[in-house]
Amino acid sequence: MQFFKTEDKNTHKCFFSSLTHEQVMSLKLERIDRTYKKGEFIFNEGAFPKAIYVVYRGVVKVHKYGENGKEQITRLAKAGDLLGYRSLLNDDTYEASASAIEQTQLFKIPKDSFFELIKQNPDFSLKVIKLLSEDLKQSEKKLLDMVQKSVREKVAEALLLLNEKFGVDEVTKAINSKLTRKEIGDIAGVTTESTIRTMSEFNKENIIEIQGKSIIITDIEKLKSEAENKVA
Amino acid sequence: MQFFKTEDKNTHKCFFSSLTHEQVMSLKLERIDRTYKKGEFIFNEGAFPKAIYVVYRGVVKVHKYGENGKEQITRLAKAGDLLGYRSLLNDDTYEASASAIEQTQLFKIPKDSFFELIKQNPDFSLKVIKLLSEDLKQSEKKLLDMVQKSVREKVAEALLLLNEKFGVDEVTKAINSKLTRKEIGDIAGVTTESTIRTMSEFNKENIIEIQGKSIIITDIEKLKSEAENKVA
DNA sequence: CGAGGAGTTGATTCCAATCAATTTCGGTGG
DNA sequence: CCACCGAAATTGATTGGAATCAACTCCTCG
Repeated sequence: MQFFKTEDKNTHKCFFSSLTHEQVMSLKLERIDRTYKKGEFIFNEGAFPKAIYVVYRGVVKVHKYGENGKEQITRLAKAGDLLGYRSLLNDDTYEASASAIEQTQLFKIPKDSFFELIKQNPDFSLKVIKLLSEDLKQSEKKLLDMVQKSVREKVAEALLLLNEKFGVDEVTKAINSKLTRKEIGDIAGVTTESTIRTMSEFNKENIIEIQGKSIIITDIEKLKSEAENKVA
Repeated sequence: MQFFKTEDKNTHKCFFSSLTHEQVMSLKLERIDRTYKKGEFIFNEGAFPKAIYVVYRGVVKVHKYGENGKEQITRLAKAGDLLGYRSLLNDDTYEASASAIEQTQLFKIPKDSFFELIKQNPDFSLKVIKLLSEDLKQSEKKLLDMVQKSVREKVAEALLLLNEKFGVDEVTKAINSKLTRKEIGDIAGVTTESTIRTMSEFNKENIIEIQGKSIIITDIEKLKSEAENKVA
């Protein structure tokens, strides 16, 4: 039943695993062969969703600009993750934009075919429900974090997220991401300067190691405890 | 099909309206006759959910304490709203606690009867999906607000929320809530003192009118524009 | 090799939290 | 009914953390 592979060991089992072969066929799954280049937009805030996307390869950021012009990254989607389904389910326009952080390939599932499936397959419905629930949980957790945590804690959180989403290089142990400092700050909800300052603190304290663009987490336990305003 | 009434005109159409009579019967809906008093807990963070609740009368706050001890109110549920379904759907323990803000009556729907319904009734599933989607949207919006908005904007948001959730007194036009300043601050994600200061600013600027505990929004348009960091 | 973007570091500002001191209010018992 | 107590509300003073502003270096790539 596996119709796409993920290279990432952390990926949860395939979202579509409950489907029968016919159902998968009925999906009219459309593979987007054009790869999105770094920076390219997949959809734009305000647009009307016509399909959902499944990330096949690469990493996508979902982001939004506040009225003050500051960008906030609300989510990172990696191989196996769904994209843009919230707005589609809600019959809303997109609340945020999605763009490729690195070279990305996607599948597209047309709206009607998605809804059809929900109506016909209770197990699939339940999966969608669980997915939404999980996202809601994450979002509410992040809400708390943003309000209550200090810059130091937020940056630690962000680094842990990168570690999870991008994984590390087998050899160098560096996080497999080429995010800029600004983008890391946009995830953490913090300015670029504060992000840099905090990261260089972590560097000095031997929690991470910075070599140019590459970031190596040398003491993940300490980083985790930094992320949870422990008095330590 | 209506098995509970809400007095609030703003309430959306009943969540269970897609059900047939038999399905409603199958719900084993259990009315909790004991009314929860102001301050009483309905469920506690960390507990294992066994049912979902439907607010029949009153207002409930869902809230959580950060590691620093500061409280954050993540949601207000009024008549017609569902409570505690996210954790139940996810098979998680509660992430937050719920307690009555004013005298509250509830219905209880047992876990298995809820899941049964999802499996058997595609329309109902779709409703749950929409509900989750809407909550997710709200949560993501609130996330942005919290990170990017100033105290003034956050307090304005909070007041608008109160207005929506509690409604106003027909005669006096005061918001029908007896929340303390601290609680308003906990909604806004702001200290009590800042909340008071901001509200008294709004008072001076004739955006709201404060008479002891009661708050009257005199210029809702202005308040709305305050909530959206307009340069105005 | 030049230009511009990314990264870094230091100085300054400012918003909101914290700390502190009163005042007001609502309930309760004498 | 009134005095009193504790909680809530209010106001002022101070502090502190992070944003902002500014200057500079270092890459990277055309």
